Amino acid sequence: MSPFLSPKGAKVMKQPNKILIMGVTASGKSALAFELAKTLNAEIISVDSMKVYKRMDIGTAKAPLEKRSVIPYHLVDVVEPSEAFSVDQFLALTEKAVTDIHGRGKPVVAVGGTAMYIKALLHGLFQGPGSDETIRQTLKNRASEVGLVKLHEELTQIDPAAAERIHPNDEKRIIRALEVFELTGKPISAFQTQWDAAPNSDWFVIGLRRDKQIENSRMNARVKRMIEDGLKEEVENLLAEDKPLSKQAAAAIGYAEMIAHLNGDMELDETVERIKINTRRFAKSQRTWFKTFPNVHWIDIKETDTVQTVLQQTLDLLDSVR
RNA sequence: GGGUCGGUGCCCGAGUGGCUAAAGGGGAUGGGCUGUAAACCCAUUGGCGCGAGCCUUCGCUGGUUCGAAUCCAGCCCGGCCCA
Repeated sequence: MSPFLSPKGAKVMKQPNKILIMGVTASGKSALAFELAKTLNAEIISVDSMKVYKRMDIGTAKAPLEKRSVIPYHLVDVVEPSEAFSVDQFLALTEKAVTDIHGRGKPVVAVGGTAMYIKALLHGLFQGPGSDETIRQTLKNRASEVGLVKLHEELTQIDPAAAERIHPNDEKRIIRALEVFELTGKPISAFQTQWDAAPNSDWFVIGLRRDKQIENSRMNARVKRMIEDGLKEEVENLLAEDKPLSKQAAAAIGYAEMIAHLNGDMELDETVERIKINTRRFAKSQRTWFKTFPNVHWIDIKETDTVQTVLQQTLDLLDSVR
């Protein structure tokens, strides 16, 4: 069924060469991506804000080295756990990786569940300044001194449109809006326009979903496995490193809770429970995002499905658009 | 057997005569999200109704009262102490 099995090579050219697989955590997207990449002779780009961190393997459910030696994986293990990482870096690295992979004449299979990265991939990011820690810190200090409401009022003065959109309690967004204004003299709302229209991207988006109960039990099983595989030891090792974990890395699900446990704040049982709960919440917000993405080709995975049958459905989908 | 503290909404927990469908937290659900996003923010959470509102709820049964989750009596269940 796959065009690559077809004797007529011409069809291969019409195959989408940028495929994005998304789904909630533990939905099985990584397994599918691997099989699909093998079948299409593609390379994989991870769309995941935590797999970028080196030595954070178990808790981020990173593909094992064996798989990564079969298929090239991009955007995995690209920064130190002590470093910050954010969407703009993700986008830049991804654009470069796509160019490189296509340069080798291979298709790209992107997989991941970091919704904002997906959004940025499909829509792009506004052309404006990045973050400025000094400004942020100053604004943060001011917020605790004069109150966040005051900052929100200031935002209303300089950028009524943004102030309207941003809730008075939403410190991060208020600060970012003020930061952009300080850096450019222009309101952030003047920049943020590229999400208004439909995405003008050539990604072929495939979404994986299952019955919510089943998704939940898969998450629980995964958390259990992470513990068995030594998540605690992994976190201990990370904490023993010379440089402390960056804010982002330390906030990762599985890590934040385990750090609290190692600090003596929680029993292990409770820690595991917290990880499960936070994983579920994470999935919930992923679903909320996914609902807003247009042009997603959803595959509803049944209990009787296997990686192979899901792969076949994926190939059929790809065929159908040729 | 005696004493004592307690039994509140899915869970924990405050409330100790009317302002109480009942604080707060957790969980769950829905939503938002453009450079920290696995972060962060908002809303809903007894039932019915668009709504004014109606009905049911604070272990059970009965009582006091214009009015009870709140006071009284009996009973059931749990913790602790004494036998």
